[in-house]
Amino acid sequence: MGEEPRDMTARREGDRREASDGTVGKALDVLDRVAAFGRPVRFAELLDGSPFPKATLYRFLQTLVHQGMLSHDPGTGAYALGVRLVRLAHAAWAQSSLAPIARPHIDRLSAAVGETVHLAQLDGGQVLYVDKRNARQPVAMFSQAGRVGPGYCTGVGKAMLAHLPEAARARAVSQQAFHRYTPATITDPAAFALELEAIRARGHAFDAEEHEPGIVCVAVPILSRAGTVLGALSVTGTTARTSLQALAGLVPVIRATAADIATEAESWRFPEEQTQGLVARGGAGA
Amino acid sequence: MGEEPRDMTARREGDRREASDGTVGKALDVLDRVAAFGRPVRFAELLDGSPFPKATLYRFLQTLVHQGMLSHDPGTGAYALGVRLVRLAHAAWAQSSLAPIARPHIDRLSAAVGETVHLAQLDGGQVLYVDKRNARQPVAMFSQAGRVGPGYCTGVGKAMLAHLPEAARARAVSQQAFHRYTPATITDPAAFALELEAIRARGHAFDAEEHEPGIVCVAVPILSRAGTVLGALSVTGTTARTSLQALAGLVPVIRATAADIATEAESWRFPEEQTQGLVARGGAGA
DNA sequence: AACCAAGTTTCACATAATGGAACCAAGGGA
DNA sequence: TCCCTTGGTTCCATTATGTGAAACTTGGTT
Repeated sequence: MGEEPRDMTARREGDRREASDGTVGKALDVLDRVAAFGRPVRFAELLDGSPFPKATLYRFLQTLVHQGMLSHDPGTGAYALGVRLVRLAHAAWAQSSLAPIARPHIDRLSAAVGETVHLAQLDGGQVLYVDKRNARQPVAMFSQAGRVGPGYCTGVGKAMLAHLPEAARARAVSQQAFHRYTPATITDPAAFALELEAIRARGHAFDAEEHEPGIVCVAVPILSRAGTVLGALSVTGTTARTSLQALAGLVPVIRATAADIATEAESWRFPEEQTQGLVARGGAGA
Repeated sequence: MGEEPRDMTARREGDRREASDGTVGKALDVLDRVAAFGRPVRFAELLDGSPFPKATLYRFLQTLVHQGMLSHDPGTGAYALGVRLVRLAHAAWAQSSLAPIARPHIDRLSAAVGETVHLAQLDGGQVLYVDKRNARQPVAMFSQAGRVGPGYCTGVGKAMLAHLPEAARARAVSQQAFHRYTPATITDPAAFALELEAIRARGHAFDAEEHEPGIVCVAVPILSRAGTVLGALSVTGTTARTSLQALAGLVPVIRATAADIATEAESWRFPEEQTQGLVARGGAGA
């Protein structure tokens, strides 16, 4: 897999919810730290770079292991994420995301366009991919269900940000890292604001190799009737096989799919969910 | 000091490790409760059936929402699992399970046999499915991964239990519910012990419509060189299309796949992981 | 044997969790 | 209209819990 853009984007100030509230927050922070390593990790490694003293960290790890959120190999002394998480995740995926509703629609879309399709939701200014359908020849690229990506240089990210209400958009934009992944990456907030305007006007967003060279995509937001952003849908291709012009031609069918998903999501008990992703963590406001 | 004292609270639990330790444990218990509903749930619903007083539960929910583990819709007042879980889950799936390593092998096996393939691991006596390949339909990550099933009446469950070391097996067996799903379900612990012996002797397990009528499967364990149980692999079919005899013929290829997975898992830094699922929670054990 | 690093346990102390009760909406009868 | 109930949120004195420096144990090295 790629490098670690994750840290750049995820570690933005003003969003640090970790050690803010109580013991639980701290414990979850420890969990995140283990997750960040992406591999089984030993006590000492975890210790430096952690804001907790030895004994405290140790107790947290014990608790988390005992709770099944982490597993601990007595042999090597390594801590890894536990299976309880996988179980919880299944429930989370099934209940708090568009994925289960969208699944058949995405299948159909994927079959129709013959390219990779992504379903994403917004998570604190970042893009969370909740489902993906591969084209016949799978392209090696950065994305999978559960993965997070930057909001400012992906099609789905821009499509969602553009359709956020003023206040939420401002907050989300302020959380962007604006790291230059490729020469085409937009790194200037002012230019980004214009780009969002344009996207909102035309109703869909492009990613012109802004995140990965050779990868382009077109994305449309999934909007509730009230106009709140539920998620976004994108079709991706490589410059070798397709072009932005060709992708633009797919907008009608993608938009139709998005509309179908939105309708179904609303009709079948799905309140306003999405903006909550932001409200939930922002904490700042009223 | 041995391991006698601490387990006063932990030893009894077959599956419920909840409020045993501290604030963190309680908070995670709340998380589980929300997950158990499988749908957005309101405060009052959560309140009854919860061991916590109103104010306490309220504070927990607030904390979890603030941490992004839950989301809260101010409109309907409903709590749902948060996106942070999906993110953590992705990491968990990728690092603490065999799935990523096994994926290409499963693809190949699935293509070869043309039937549904399951990859499972053990989680406290229960079966946790971490990946699945449907003969026709392509990938679906969290949709199926994360499901749990009984250990005593599934092929993968029996295959894994049979190859556990004495102590762990005894503990795991004592955790089985032995509910009669079908006429063929084994509900007698003594008979089950014999069945496990037979499975261990022959190296693979069958599920002869013990869990669902009309569904049969054959499963083999994935064992490390040292003999510890890493997981299990199964091929499933319907009585309408296949038979146990036919499935038995697939054992060599399944076993070869299991061996490949085990080898790769071991060679690429993957210690003894699996037994830990049990050790992690049981605590006891010599 | 003496040393060192990684991991684990102790214990006096202070922070953070607790939960009964008060409080604040909204319906919704009468 | 007013009163009353139900669902949700906030207070605050009490006390359980978490905290972390330091001591200790284990296992490996020189």
